[in-house]
Amino acid sequence: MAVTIKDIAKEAGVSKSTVSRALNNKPRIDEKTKKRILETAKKMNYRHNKLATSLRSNKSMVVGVIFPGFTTSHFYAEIFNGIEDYCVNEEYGVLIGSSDSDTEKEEKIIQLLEERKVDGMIIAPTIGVNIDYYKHLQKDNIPFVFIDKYLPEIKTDIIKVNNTDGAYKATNYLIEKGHKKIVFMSGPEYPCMSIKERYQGYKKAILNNGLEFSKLIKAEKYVFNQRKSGYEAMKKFLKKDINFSAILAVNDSIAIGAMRALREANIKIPDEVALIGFNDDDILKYLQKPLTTVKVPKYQMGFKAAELLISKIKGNDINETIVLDTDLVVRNTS
Amino acid sequence: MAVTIKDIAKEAGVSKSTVSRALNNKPRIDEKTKKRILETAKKMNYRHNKLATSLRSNKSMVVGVIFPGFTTSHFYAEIFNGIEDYCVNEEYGVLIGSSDSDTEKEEKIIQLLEERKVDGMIIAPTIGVNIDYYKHLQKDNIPFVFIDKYLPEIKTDIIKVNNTDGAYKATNYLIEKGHKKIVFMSGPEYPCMSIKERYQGYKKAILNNGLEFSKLIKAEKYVFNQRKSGYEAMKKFLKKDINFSAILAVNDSIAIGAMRALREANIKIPDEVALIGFNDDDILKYLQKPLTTVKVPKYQMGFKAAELLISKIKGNDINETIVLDTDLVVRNTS
DNA sequence: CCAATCTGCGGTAACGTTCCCTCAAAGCTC
DNA sequence: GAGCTTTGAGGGAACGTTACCGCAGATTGG
Repeated sequence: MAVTIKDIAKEAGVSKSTVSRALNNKPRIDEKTKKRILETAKKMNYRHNKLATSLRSNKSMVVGVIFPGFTTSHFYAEIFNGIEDYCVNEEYGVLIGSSDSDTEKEEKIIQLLEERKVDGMIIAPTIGVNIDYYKHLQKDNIPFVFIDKYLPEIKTDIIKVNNTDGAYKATNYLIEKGHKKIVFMSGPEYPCMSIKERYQGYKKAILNNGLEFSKLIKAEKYVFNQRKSGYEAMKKFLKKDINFSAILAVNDSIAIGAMRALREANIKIPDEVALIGFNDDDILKYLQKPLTTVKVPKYQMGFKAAELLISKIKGNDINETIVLDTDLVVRNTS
Repeated sequence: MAVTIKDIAKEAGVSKSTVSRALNNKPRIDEKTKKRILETAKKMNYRHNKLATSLRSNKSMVVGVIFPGFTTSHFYAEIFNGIEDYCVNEEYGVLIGSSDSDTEKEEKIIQLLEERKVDGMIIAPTIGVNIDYYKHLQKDNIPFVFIDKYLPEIKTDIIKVNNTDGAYKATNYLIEKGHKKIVFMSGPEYPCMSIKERYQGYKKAILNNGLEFSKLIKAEKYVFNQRKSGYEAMKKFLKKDINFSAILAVNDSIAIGAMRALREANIKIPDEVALIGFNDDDILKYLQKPLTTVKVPKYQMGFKAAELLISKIKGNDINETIVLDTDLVVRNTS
């Protein structure tokens, strides 16, 4: 059906080997024959079949990406941008799967990617996933990099952000502003390392200043739409009539949800309650009260992860944890 | 290196063919041998190599997706969700590329996907792209489906939304509310069919009611961040001191940008100016003034596109344009 | 000037599957 | 029980590449 190097070879009157040499810019070929071959290839509308190359050379030139999903916020979308930019530049394709933070889906996607022989993976893993899958990947020598989240049991490269420090800075800032009752808001969510770390940073600042770390609004179930869950958790929390003057939310989406609940309860931000988010979603600037937040270098995380992974694919036996810094961005809610 | 069916065959004392039959649930094999083979496969930690299968059977079980990008809004992210859900269920992988609405990038991605022998593609094409690439796909018998956007020159299946009707409904609603000076806001953006259609719907409603279709804020250049461009276009527009009482924005992101500019200019929404967006991004509900908009069934678009594409891959020679309906969602800005 | 190296190219075996053909043995029909 | 179909299995080609080996002829060096 499709035209192959064999067809070109016949047309140009040379052997397959020579055609391959011409197409792949290899040495040991006369410039003139090379030119002639490339021309006939173009004329015959030849398309390289990378499947065959992959099979032979044991390199698919595809990396797999597993994310919880793209819809809850721009967070992973921006990380993905960074990954894609680096990969496309290096001629890698990107095969993607959303886990929806569902361990079974994640396991299924790992298998799908492995069967398609991706050269490596970038993963934001879900806590609770069967770590045997990751151990298998290691045994099968398929490099992978964790991004944003990670599994403590699995030793591999990690690209993350200094969550503890970010939350510490934000909390300290609130304390300096005179707040005594600061609530950490985690919203209904599945467990993950980032949340834990952010909570630790918050707690550290609170304890350093001799304050009480106030009750956090805790997950009762696992929810996709974080804005909605933040909204509902805050509504519930307000009914309890607890005294507080500031909130540090674990991410922007939850903060936006909380903001809506506070607004509907006629609580003035920041006069009555200060609010700080996390991640610095682009949308924050467009809110009526632009949200104070902790900025996370999302694009860079993705870019660096891809860089690291492809370096590993190329044989560099690195094993490191890259921790990127955060910045407190003060806007109008604090 | 990795264990192959040959290894299993040796271990189980059968031939490669028999192993293949066992693994693929094919007939003409004894239940007992099948069971034995499956067990040894599991024991040996066998991983199917789909690359080899693809090469042999000429089916990669991968579909390619080309979108402008994921970051400007949730629009494509939600479409992608629909695509992925359908594809994963049908055992297809999803290879993705962002064009950033850059024709050269789009052409590069088409080639990348074609070389990886995807079985089909779902594309939101960029106007101005060299249509030869698409003609080649057709000549090479690689099915593809346009989604959201399309190229009039290329005859293929299209999944879209009734943009004209949506804009018509929104404009009519504004007219019924008594608005006489309604501005259509397209924001700085590259040309695309959806925008044209939405503008036509707007114009039709205006003309039907004997009004003047007021100047639209026009693109001066091509911009990634639509919120930002909407914001800046509106700031510029306000300086011109033109009389208007309502705006129909071509999408929610631009509307959100415009909203910010109006707010900063102390113009009350909806009292002084009514504002309607398009698409119904989830974020709208969380704005201080939840935005009136035209709801687009994004997830369904993606799901249907995948369904259609895979049906074509399986040999059904369909050629249709599916037009999904929109709904006007009235909130607090109109 | 003869051995050693280099250049340009061809032939063929992989890579891991599936598909097609063959073939013996068993089961069926009348 | 002779002819037919069905079942279970093996052998090898093929998918489109690349890797490796070989081999003339040209070039180099002491």
